[in-house]
Amino acid sequence: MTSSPTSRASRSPDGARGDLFDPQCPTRRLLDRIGTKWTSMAVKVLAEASPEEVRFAELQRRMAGISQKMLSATLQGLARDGLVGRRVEATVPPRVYYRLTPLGLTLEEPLAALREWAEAHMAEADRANRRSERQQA
Amino acid sequence: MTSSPTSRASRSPDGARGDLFDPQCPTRRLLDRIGTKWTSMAVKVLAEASPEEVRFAELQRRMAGISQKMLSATLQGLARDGLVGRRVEATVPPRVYYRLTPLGLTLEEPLAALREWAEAHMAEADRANRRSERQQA
DNA sequence: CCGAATCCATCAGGATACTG
DNA sequence: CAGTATCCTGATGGATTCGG
Repeated sequence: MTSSPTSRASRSPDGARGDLFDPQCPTRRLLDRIGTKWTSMAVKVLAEASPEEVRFAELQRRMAGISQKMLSATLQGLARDGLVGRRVEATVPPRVYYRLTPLGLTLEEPLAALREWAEAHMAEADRANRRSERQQA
Repeated sequence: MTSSPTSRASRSPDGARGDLFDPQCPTRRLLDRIGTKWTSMAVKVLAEASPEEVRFAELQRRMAGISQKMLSATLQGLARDGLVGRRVEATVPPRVYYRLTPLGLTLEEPLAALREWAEAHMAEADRANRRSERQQA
């Protein structure tokens, strides 16, 4: 989502205008994460399993359509942010278990609120959309 | 965010596998919208002004860093979804006023919850991030 | 089994210039 | 004033293949 933290921002002909759209805004950065295609789904699936751990392959099954690459990347991102924990069983073949951290669990709440809104109101947004399509045809 | 409704999805050598990652999921579509760079900021600014209307130029001032193109696109998207209303004063030069619809206002609530989470917890996520960076350096 | 690496198509979104 | 049009870039993320 173009997080690009170091966009070139403040660059106008007359020099330092001061950094535009504050590069620190926590909401912006959060949206950059959960807006990423699979992140919020991963949080949801892990939250549903919580406090159980879930293995990589099992996650992939529960998130229909995700590739290994994206599942891996998504989980790494969440792990880096301290939202999920990883546990590796050094057997062969190895088994890797994931679960939400306490921090990750707290995110589930506002995320669930968003899902509820979506389920309650997106149909209406879609109707508005179709109305727009028709009357500009 | 790759909404791409008609991605080529279900295409495996053996034909119809059935559409992958359900194309209907309302939460997915909502995230595709609010994940877009300026949408949630626009909702916030309009919500703060509500029930007052806000003009285009004023919105641009309150959303530091946004270009005319993106402001226009963002507002159009929100208008299409029925989340904001447009009122044109046919003077010259023309004046266009925007405001959240009742539907748009209901979205502010879960969005505010998300912002609160971000302000409360993103610092912790960032700390986790820096830890990760250091220990793999 | 889990994931890293490579390759590649698509697209969000910024800069700039032009209109009614 | 409030857009629209055009051009261009980097990032997202899918497919596929290789490795431990």
